Amino acid sequence: MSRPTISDVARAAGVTKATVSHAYSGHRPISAATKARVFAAADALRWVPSSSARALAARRANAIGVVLRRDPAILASDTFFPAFIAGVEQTLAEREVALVLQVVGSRGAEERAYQAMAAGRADGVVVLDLHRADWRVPFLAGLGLPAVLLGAYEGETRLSCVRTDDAAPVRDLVAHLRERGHTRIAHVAGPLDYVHSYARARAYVRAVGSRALLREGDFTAGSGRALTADLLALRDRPTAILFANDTMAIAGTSYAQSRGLRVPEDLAVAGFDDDHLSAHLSPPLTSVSTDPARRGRVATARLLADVAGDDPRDVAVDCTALRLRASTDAPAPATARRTTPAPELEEEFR
Amino acid sequence: MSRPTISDVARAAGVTKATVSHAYSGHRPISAATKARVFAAADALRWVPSSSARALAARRANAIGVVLRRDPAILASDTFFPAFIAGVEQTLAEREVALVLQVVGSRGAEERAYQAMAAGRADGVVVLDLHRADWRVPFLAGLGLPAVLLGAYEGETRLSCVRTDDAAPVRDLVAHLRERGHTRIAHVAGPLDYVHSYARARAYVRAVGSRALLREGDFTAGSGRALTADLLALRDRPTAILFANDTMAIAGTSYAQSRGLRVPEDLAVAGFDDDHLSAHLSPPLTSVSTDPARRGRVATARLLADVAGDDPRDVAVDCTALRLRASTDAPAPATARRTTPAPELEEEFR
DNA sequence: TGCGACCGTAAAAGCGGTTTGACGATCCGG
DNA sequence: CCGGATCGTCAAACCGCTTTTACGGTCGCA
Repeated sequence: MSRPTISDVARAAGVTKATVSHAYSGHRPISAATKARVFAAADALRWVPSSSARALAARRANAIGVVLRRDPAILASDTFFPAFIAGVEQTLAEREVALVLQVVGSRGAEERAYQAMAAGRADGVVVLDLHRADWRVPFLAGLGLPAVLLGAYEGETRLSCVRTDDAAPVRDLVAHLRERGHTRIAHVAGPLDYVHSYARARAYVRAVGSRALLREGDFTAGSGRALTADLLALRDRPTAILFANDTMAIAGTSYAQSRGLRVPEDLAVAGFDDDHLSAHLSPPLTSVSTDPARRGRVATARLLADVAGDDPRDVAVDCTALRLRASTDAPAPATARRTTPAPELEEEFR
Repeated sequence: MSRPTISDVARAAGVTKATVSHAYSGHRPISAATKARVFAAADALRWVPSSSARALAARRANAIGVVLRRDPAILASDTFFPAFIAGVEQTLAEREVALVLQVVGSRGAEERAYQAMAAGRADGVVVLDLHRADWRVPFLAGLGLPAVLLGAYEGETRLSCVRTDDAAPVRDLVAHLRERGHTRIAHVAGPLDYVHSYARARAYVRAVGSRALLREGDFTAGSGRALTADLLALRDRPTAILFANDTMAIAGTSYAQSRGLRVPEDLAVAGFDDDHLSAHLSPPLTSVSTDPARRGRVATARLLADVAGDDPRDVAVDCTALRLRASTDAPAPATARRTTPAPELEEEFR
């Protein structure tokens, strides 16, 4: 009743295990007649090679890994992750390679997870949520585990890296707002130790120069709301806010509206990442689509090349596109009336 | 330079491999002194047991699988999936079990994926997107692979099943609308061969009886828009529409608004699944949260029990909650003016 | 003091594949 | 017609861990 093994197939075909193996792998020539017998036997027995045995013998798991250190709640509301995974799976599906996913809560668990990957769970990993000076870069190099970094890592590394130009869309967005007469343009960034948050924030600062009005959020709706309240309470409040993701932008919009500001007439708002619902909001939200699926595909292809023995390499993928929508489509207001934050938010900022 | 093995550890500790193994597994008592030496040696060598070797010898992968047959594009915009995975990982994180994910495009690939899971990639699987009379149920049973079904499967099965009451929230929603005076309540369902779509649709039909106005969509924005157009063009058009997910509801709302209807004054709209943005739309969308993360946790716990040798069992999880918001919060309109569909949609329905 | 029970470790046999070295058979050219 | 190259298969050695069997040493108890 238990699964047939390669030996059963070999016996049924009247050959040895080695012949069966070679018939499938092609590592040695096998005569057509023998091959046919082997395949027929395998078919009859419904033999499926054990992937654990194969992984052990061939020293390759036929799987790639992703380990994520995140609060599951954040994962659940993240628009990037599922799209990225979809892309990964797209290029994986063609090969017969699986994706091993591990979500962990602590640094220790993360190290163990990567070690487990290196110890046979996966042939390589793709590294997300890259930090500037990320400890995982030397760590993975030390493990000797092929890895591709997603994001513009700036330090020394012998790992592949899939880079995206986060700066260009930010510059374009600023230009777009300037054309409409905005001069007080604020930016609510993501955590600045993430390379992509940092890149966006830096591009913003360079674009607006001395007029920079920067706040560091954490990508959650709560921080979007709180920082918007903060900005709108300034004496010389911004007339436009660039948020580092759509979640914060939406929360910010809804706060502004609740305080009586019209978007975009009194306040222009733009997000980042182009959540699939953003086009359906009122007003539709200007955003930047970043094609996570495409990056998933590219990163995976690169990783598979690394695993196959290719030398690590940087690849740039040009995947950002401005989605200009109504939330930024109005001339800048002539005078910007200041807004006092809702009482409960005051406290939040003590 | 290559990874140390259990033999290296054994040699360093002056014992045999078996002792090292037992020291960790506890399958045999090992004296404290020996254990200490073993652990010290392992530590010094930075030994991490090979998971492929372990999987082969112990006939257990320490991983569970999910195989999904979906268009990656759908995956990317699905709100259920990431939240569910987050839940799965939550209960997995406590053990050192990994999740193996495989997204496939065809029935054949799906069978191969499940076979690979059974052949050592995973110790069990959780089955999503359950159909009525799903071929995977007998197939998995035949494979002898522990599995838990997510959804109210009605056929014969020796597999565990995590059930949710989809009917109650639909009934409540209908009651809620009736209280506001609605008598023409339509339902845009998901594909009716999915058990959850079917359950929702059936609950709807039972609740409204002979006044049922049912359309079958496919969970995409496109179908939400098209079916809304269809319904609003009826002579006696509905004054309220229940959609089987938020994506369709949002697309439907935006269509209705574009045709000059106010939501909720002229048309009440409710969704399902409670996308994290739904509360931020204008108007905020009434929906039903279904706590996918919780179901992920429960399903995983159940699967791990099955894998450990427990008998398959059904578990009911009560995880739905009505989120009543503005999109349904108005009295039903006295007279419902009929809307003609936008021209391009006419064609779509030939 | 003697014997069985028990404890802790060693030794070895797998788990189900892959890979390599060896070898008989066939083929070829000189 | 013979020697070497090539082809196709076999046999056996792993891969790194788990698990079972065996066994010497202790201990408890009569």
